[in-house]
Amino acid sequence: MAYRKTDKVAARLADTRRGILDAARDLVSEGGFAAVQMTEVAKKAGVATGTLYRYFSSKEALCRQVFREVSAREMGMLAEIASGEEAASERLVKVLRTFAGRAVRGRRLSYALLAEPLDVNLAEERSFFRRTHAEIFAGLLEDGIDNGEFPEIDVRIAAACIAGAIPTALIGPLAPESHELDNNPDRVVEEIVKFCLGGAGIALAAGKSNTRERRTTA
Amino acid sequence: MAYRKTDKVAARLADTRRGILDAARDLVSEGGFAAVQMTEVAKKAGVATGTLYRYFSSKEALCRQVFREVSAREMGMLAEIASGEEAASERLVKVLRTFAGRAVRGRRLSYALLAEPLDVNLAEERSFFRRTHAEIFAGLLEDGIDNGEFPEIDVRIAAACIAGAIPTALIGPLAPESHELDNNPDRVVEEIVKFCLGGAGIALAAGKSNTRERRTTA
DNA sequence: CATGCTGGTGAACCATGGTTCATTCCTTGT
DNA sequence: ACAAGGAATGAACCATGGTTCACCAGCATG
Repeated sequence: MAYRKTDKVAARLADTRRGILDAARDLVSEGGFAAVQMTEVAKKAGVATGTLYRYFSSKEALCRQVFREVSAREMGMLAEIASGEEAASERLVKVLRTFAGRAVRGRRLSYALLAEPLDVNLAEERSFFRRTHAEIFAGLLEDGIDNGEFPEIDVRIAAACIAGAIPTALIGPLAPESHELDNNPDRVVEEIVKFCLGGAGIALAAGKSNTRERRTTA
Repeated sequence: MAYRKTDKVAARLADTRRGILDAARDLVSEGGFAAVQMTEVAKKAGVATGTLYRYFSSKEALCRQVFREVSAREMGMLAEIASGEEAASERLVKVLRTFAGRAVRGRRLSYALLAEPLDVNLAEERSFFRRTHAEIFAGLLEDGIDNGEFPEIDVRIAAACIAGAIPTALIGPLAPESHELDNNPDRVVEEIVKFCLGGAGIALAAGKSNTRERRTTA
């Protein structure tokens, strides 16, 4: 025996892996998953194409991992807000604002996660992502219904509507011209939030600090 | 000169063209645009692959045409309702119901039109389709606002929300289990319509007869 | 029916882009 | 230093599927 993986090597391997994932993620946020080509990833990561296959069994596996990492961050953020202690309406508004606000600010990446045409393997991953979103919305709605803040509605359907309305209005083909989004993203976000609340039967409830462009951190 | 197209030939050509389009449309409604392969289209239409190129300059051109024909029918239907004489709220409800109802019944085809991952060329076509939808919604909302039926809102954003909410709730990855859609599509449609109206700030106007709802847990 | 065309054919062609693998480069333990 | 691996390489390979093109078939004219 003349070789055993040492810590230093393990670290280097981990670095390379990270580098590959980062390169792929960068490509996604520049040009969507369509721009992820193995040769490009390799070039960007500074390795040979063959090397990619020492770390990921296929392009699909690599893309899945990228999708997961990126979407996990988004979902974690929303889940945290949703699990807070405030009133359901308060949390709901915050979640909607955060979701919409982040989407409008990181449009390219959000587009990739939410709307970009991609093939079935990745669509699966997206499906999970969206479902989780919807579950967060549904949970909040249910909370609000349980304690009488909201009227009774079918939370699953309402949640699906919300999960569809936001991306479409913000980053889909129907999104307002981008210059408007750039000039006054907060107004657009508020308008969308209002729509979603109204749809859920919440009459601009808890009209808290809804006054002026209050921005949720991006 | 020894040849000029005669009527009989012209008719045959038109038939072949139709046959090709029909074959392609059938493939779409079976397996989406992803299932449209030139060899398959040719087989189904009973012609050789080369023949396809005598009628359409490329696969893209063929798919565009199919997309247009199918979507034109849908849009025409909605546009007709929207241009009626009734109150705006009445027309809006009808349009929403028609849109949602048709989508839930012809789910495969609607999915292809509204949500299937497809490449950029066709996405353009879809973009037009969706935009037209949104314009119909926006027009109705505006009508209602102008004559005081509805509150003042940003009709463009609301329209985009509607256009996103319906497909997502019905046929996207967030759609309720299909058995529920199959069992009680009307209930689901009504729930979605309710959401959209609420989002637009319309308090269940012109409510047809939809008193009993039940909350289903996620 | 001969001629001149157009319509039709489908196997070959080609572009794209993911994947492989023989080879080379490094790292480790003796 | 050197042998014995593992790690990295990247050009070749291959699969997919759209497109072409040399050739054949059939219809319209004189």
